[in-house]
Amino acid sequence: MPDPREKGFYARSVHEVARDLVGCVVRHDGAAGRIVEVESYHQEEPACHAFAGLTPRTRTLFGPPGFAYVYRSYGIHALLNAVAEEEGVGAAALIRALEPVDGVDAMRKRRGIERLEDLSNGPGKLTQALGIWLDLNGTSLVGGPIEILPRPAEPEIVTGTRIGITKAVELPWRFCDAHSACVSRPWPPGHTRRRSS
DNA sequence: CATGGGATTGACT
DNA sequence: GTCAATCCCATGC
Repeated sequence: MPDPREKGFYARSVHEVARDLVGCVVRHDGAAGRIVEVESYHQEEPACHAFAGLTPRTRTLFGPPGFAYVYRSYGIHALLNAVAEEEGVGAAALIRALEPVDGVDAMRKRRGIERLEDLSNGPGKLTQALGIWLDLNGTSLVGGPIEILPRPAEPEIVTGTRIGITKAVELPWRFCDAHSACVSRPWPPGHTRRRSS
């Protein structure tokens, strides 16, 4: 599998990128987590911000692959995406959940809660836990402040439909670790918390 | 220039 | 299960 520390990893179909990100590790500002949930978005379908075309908001999305697209959601949260596909195509993988692996104390402090499973089991939660804010929009994921590292182990992946959206709800572009307790609800078909790796 | 909505979360019934 | 918080920006007049 391609290495997420190299630009070529992101210069592929956004769906392959999203699937391959599951199991990789995201590190920023003294904390790190294993990715257990990712969704892919592409300019050809209306749930993607890039569907509206090139605007100030979507500038990063249409830029070169391997950069962070961070945007404000519901006026409150910052959501982290990895821009994919060639420059000029608006596509990104939304990182939706992490399993904490390092810097748990820093994550607890930034989140203001204790339970391990609640530190980063959602797209707005993980950016808060890692200290990722809107100022990191447009920064590189290869040699930049946000690091994405290869999978420590091969995950078992289940696929489902994307959640929290109202358009193109039928597309099966949600990729989850089949057994992680940190996947956000509702869980996709085939997910079980019996095992947690 | 005014308006409305959202790739969410946490608190509450 | 319901609902408000909160703000950038896309859209329409």
